[in-house]
Amino acid sequence: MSVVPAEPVESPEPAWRQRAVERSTRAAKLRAEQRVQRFLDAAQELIADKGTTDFTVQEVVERSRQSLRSFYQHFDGKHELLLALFEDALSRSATEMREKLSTVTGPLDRLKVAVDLLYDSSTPREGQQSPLFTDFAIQLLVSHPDQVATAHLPLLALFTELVEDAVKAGQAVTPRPRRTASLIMQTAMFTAQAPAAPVGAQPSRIGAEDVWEFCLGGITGAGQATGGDESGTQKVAATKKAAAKRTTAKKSAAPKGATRTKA
Amino acid sequence: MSVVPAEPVESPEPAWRQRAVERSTRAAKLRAEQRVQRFLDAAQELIADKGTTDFTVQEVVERSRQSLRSFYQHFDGKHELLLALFEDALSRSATEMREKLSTVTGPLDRLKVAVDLLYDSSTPREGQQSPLFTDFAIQLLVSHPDQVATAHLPLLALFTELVEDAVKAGQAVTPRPRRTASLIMQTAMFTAQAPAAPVGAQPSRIGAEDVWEFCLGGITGAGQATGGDESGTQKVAATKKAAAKRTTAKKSAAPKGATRTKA
DNA sequence: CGTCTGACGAGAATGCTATTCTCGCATCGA
DNA sequence: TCGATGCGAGAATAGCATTCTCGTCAGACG
Repeated sequence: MSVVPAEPVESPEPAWRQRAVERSTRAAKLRAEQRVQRFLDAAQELIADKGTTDFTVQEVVERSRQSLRSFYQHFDGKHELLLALFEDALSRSATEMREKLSTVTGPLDRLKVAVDLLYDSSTPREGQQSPLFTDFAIQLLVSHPDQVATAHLPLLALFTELVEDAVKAGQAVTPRPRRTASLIMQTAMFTAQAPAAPVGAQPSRIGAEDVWEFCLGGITGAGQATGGDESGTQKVAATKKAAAKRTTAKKSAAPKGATRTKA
Repeated sequence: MSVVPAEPVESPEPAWRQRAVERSTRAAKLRAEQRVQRFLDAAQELIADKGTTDFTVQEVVERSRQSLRSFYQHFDGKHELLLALFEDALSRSATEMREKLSTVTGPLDRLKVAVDLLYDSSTPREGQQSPLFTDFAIQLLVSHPDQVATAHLPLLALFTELVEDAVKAGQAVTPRPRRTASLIMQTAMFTAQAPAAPVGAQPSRIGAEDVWEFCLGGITGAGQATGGDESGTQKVAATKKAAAKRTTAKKSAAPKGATRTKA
C-alpha cells in the first residue's frame, strides 16, 4: 500500500536500517504476542472452569504465570481482554458455522440451520463455552454497543449472505437483507437466553423452532404451515396483504374467518 | 381464605389482642412504606439526573435524607431497589400503553402501535427515563432471568391480548399467541438498543418500522406488501408454504421466480 | 566487555463501591 | 418514666480493578 520512497534529504538511513530495526523488533513483538496469548488462554480456561466472565484479573495473571504489571502493559484493562476473546469467539463461530453449512443445500434450509446453530451457541449452558455469548455480550451491549456491532460483523455477513441467497432463489423477500439478517440474529441470540416464564407457565421456553417460525413467517401465518389445510393458508395469505395495507393506511373492520393452522 | 377459628386451649387472646397489635403495627408499617418510597423516589431522581443506574447507594441515602442503616433495613441491597423500580416501571408502562391504545382501532393497528411504543420506550435516550429499560433490564437479564420474566408479565399480557385479538380477527396466525407476543416484545426491545453499525455502514439503525415489518411478515414477504403486485404476493405466499415444508422435511431445489415486492 | 534500556515479576498502594457493624438518640406505647 | 425499637451518623470491612514502586534480567550497542 504505502512503501515510503525514502525522503532523499531527511533520512540518510533508508531501508537497510529499517530492516535491521525490524529484525530487532520482531523478536520483541513475538514475545509480546506469546505473552498476550498466554493471558488469553488463561482467561479462556477460567471462563470454561467457572462458567462466568466474573473471574479476577488476578486469577488470569496467576493462571498465566505472569504479572499484573505485564497484564496492564498488554491490555488496557479487563474489558479489552474480554473484548478480544469475544471478537475471536464470534469470528471463530462464523467460520465454524460456515463449515457446518457446507453440507446443507437449499437457501431456506441453510438459513434455518444457521438459526439453529446460533440459537444453540447463545443458549446458556452449565459448563460450556457460552458465557462469551451470554454474559459478556450483554454487558457489552450496554457499555459499548459499537464494539458489539464490530464483533458481530462476521456473523452478520454470513447471515446476510444466507438471506440474500434465499431472496435470489425466490424463497424469501426483503428490501434490506442486511437488516433482516440482523433482526434474525438478534431474535435468535436474545431469545436463546430469554427469561423462562416466572413460575408455573407451561409455554416455558421459546425454542429454536419457535424462533425460526417467527423469522420465517412472522405473524402473518406463512411460517407455521407445516401441514395445515391448504385453503386456510391460502386465505390467510390473501387477508394478510390487505391487513398490511390497512396498517399503513389506517382503516378497520376485518374478515372474521379465524384460520388457525395448528393445535 | 383462612379465618383461623382460634384454638380453644392454646391461645387465650383471640381477636381483640390481635386487633390491638395490628393497630399498633399499622403505624409502623405505614412509616416503613413511606421510607421505602423515599428511597424509591430518590433513586428515580438520580436515574433521571444521571441517566444511568450507576448511582451509589450513598447517593440514594443522601438524597432521601435517610441513612445507610435504614436502607439496608428496607432493601436487601441495591439490586432489590432497582428491581422494584424496574417492575414498577414496566407495570406502569403497560397501563400507560393500554391508555394510548384505547384510541386505536383494528387489531393489527393496535399491535403496530404497541410495537412502536415499546420500541420507543426501549430506545436509549440522553436524559429520558429509559435506563430502566436499557441499562438495568439487560444486566438483570444476565443475573436474574426469572425476575425479568416476572417483571415482563404485565407487558406480555398486553401483547398476548393484542396478538390474540389479531388472530381472532383473522388478521394473524400463530399457534401460541403468548410465545409470539414474547418474540415480538423481545425483538422490539432488544433491537431498539441494538448496535448501530460499526463505522460507515448506511443501514445504520434498525427502526421501529423495520421491527414491525419483520414481526408482521417475517422473511417470507407478506409484511412488505405495501403496494406491490397482487400476483407476486400471491405467488410468494404459495412458494412459502412449500418452502416451510421443505425446511422440515429436508429436500431441495426451488422455483426461481424471484418475487421482490419493494424497491 | 561494560553499560544502558526496556520488559518483567512481586507485591504494595489507591480508589471506588457495596455491605455490615457500632453507637447513641429519639419516639412511642405501657 | 421505662424499655424496646427505629433510625441517623459514620466507621469498618471486603472485593476488585487499576496504578505505582522497586529490583532484576536479557539483549543492544559502542
